Order: sequence, then C-alpha cells, then structure tokens
Amino acid sequence: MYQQNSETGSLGRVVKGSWSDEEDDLLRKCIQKYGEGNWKRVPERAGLNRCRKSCRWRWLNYLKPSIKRGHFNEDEVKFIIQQHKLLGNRWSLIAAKLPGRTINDVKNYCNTHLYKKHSIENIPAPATNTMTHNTSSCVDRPESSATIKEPKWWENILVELQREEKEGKSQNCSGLDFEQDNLGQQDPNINDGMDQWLNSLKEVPNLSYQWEENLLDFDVVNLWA
DNA sequence: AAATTTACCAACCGCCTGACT
DNA sequence: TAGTCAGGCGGTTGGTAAATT
Repeated sequence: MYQQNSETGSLGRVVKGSWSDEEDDLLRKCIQKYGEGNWKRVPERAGLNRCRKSCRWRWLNYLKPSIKRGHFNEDEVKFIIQQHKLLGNRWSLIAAKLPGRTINDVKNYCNTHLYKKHSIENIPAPATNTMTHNTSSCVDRPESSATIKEPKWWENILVELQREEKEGKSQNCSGLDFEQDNLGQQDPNINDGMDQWLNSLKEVPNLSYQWEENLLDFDVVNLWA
C-alpha cells in the first residue's frame, strides 16, 4: 500500500495539477482550525494528497482571505516598476510592500509586462517570460487577454518613468536609483551592498504602509534617519 | 470554420537558509 | 560541528483561452 510521509499527506500518492473546489475547501477548513504554519502536517490534517509546498502555495496565493483580486491599478504598477528597478527580482520584498498582492502576482506581472517592454523601454528584463495580470483560480478565470490588452495604460507608465528618469525628475525613486547605480558601477560587491541595504529596510517598522500613505513619496533617504 | 499562434495564468521544481538536534 | 528538516523564494513549465491567419 501507499506509505505515509510528510510530503504527501494521508497516502503516498501525490496529486498534482489544478486544485478542485473540494480540495480548496479542505485546505481552508484545515487552516481555519489549526492556523497557518506547520505545513508538514497540513496535508495529513486536511486529508489532502498534496505535498506541503503545494498546500502552502495554494493558501498563500489564492485562499488566504487578505489576498486582493483583480487588476493592478496604476499606482501599484508604478510602484512595482520602481521597486523592480531598485530590488531586481526580489519578488517577495516587492510583494510585501503591496498589501494583498502575492509574490506570484507580482512576479508574473513583472515577467510579462516588463519583459515585453524591455526591448523598447530599456528596462532590465526579468528572467522569465510569464505574467500574472490578475489572480484567479484555475477554474474561474475572469480576465481575458483581450481585456488586458485594451488600455495598455501600463505602457504609458513605463514611458513616463523613463522620461522622468532621463530628465532627472523622478523624485520618488531618484534617490533609489542613485543608490543602486552607484553600487552597480563602483562597488564590485554589489550584492553584498544590496543585501545590507535590504536588511536595513526590514528594520523600518512603518515601511509597509508608507506606500499606502503616498506611493510616490517613498524616499529611501528617510529610511536611514 | 478550422488551424495555428500568441498570451496568460496556475502550479510545480529545485535550491537556499535558518532552526533544531 | 554536522546533519536533518521545514519554510521560503525565484525560475520555469504546461494547459488553456483568445487572437490571428
């Protein structure tokens, strides 16, 4: 028979692929009962033949009540672009500053939109070629590509940001660019510098809501104060 | 109308890190 | 100190709907 182990839940056979409504329900009830964490035991507790990572991923990216659905608005896109320029592919850090948005959302969004515009707008291309424009389950898929294509307002944002940068007008992230550019050009240990800097960001208690107060007033210089 | 291509998103994989023993 | 394990992250892939030919 199947052997029980921590990765597979009650049976040794791991289920892969799309999550069914029933599985979602089981996982949701399990988390409600036992709370988040201890993912090793979640498959067993929930009665799911999913690996712990799959359970965790499903909860964090789709089932968690705080997740914000739907399109990224202009402010969010602008913020993502700025942060991506600053932080690179550190999706978790970027997503952490966007309340309700998941790492997967941000990552997919950047990967598609920024990558597509890379050749035109000279924006550093992410490593992959996928995107998440909205968060929807595998069953319910409300946004069509046609819907997404129509406005293309995000392209305008990219153009605007680039223009502002050239003109030296980008107040909100000029400081950030300065830090990064200098590190990149002069400091061979750029990653070490960035890591140090990022660690310091974690120490700032109100960073997470600063962008909510005023996205474009995000100023790294003040973080050091 | 059918076939093909493109675009998008959900999901998985593999690696890294930190905690624990 | 080394080994193990769980959590977390970034990269990548596969399936499907939409658009195009």
